[in-house]
Amino acid sequence: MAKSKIESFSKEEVELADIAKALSHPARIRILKILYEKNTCITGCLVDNLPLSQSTVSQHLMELKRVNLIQGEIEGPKTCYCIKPATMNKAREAFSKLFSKICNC
Amino acid sequence: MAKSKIESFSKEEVELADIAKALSHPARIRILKILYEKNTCITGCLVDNLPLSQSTVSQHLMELKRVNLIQGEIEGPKTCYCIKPATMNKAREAFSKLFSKICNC
DNA sequence: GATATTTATCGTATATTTACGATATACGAT
DNA sequence: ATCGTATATCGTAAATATACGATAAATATC
Repeated sequence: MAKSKIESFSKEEVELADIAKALSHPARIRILKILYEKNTCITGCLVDNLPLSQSTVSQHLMELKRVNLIQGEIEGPKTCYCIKPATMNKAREAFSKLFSKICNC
Repeated sequence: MAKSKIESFSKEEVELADIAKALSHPARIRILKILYEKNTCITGCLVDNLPLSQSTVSQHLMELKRVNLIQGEIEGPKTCYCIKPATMNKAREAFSKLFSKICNC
């Protein structure tokens, strides 16, 4: 979208939409679940648990890293990924706030 | 080496990712907020409240309708949209469940 | 019947996403 | 130094998303 248009939405709306985008692929949801269960995980471990190629998994990791839901630490030739609890909590609260605004169930 | 990559994604993961996709644009988040505030709204009213053309707003409405978060009822030449509370509640619970699985904050 | 209004759909252009294989780089081990 | 492992990045192709104007269909109104 044109920049002038995107600016007419609130920062809150744009940021929440961005987090939703990061969650909009089953592979990325699965990655987050695995990282939470295992606490930390190297790329290869994630590749083994996903029906996707190594390069594609790496792309999904980049997308999650882009919105700060995960972080990766280089350990020798490997990269060890884990969830960033602070950002995850922010995301949780943002969705909670959204649903409180659009849902009266 | 090992683990078969044939393993696929669960229905739950695919459906949640799909809802997240529907929420992944600020215009669609704004639409949901407006519909909740106003209870119901015709297309033209939404167009007036968004920095987008009528055809683009209509496309966003179709995306929200696709995942059943809203419904539209034709009233003469107008279409009156409203939130579908049942689906919205499902979505809320699905996100809540996800975050309980990937977040310990 | 003619005209204006409303809105979904068509056509289209551009951007982004998704996927994969190949490659480059970095490191550990031999 | 060489070899194997791990992984990000490059190149690329196909699909999807986003945006708009134009148009068609339906319905009110005159």
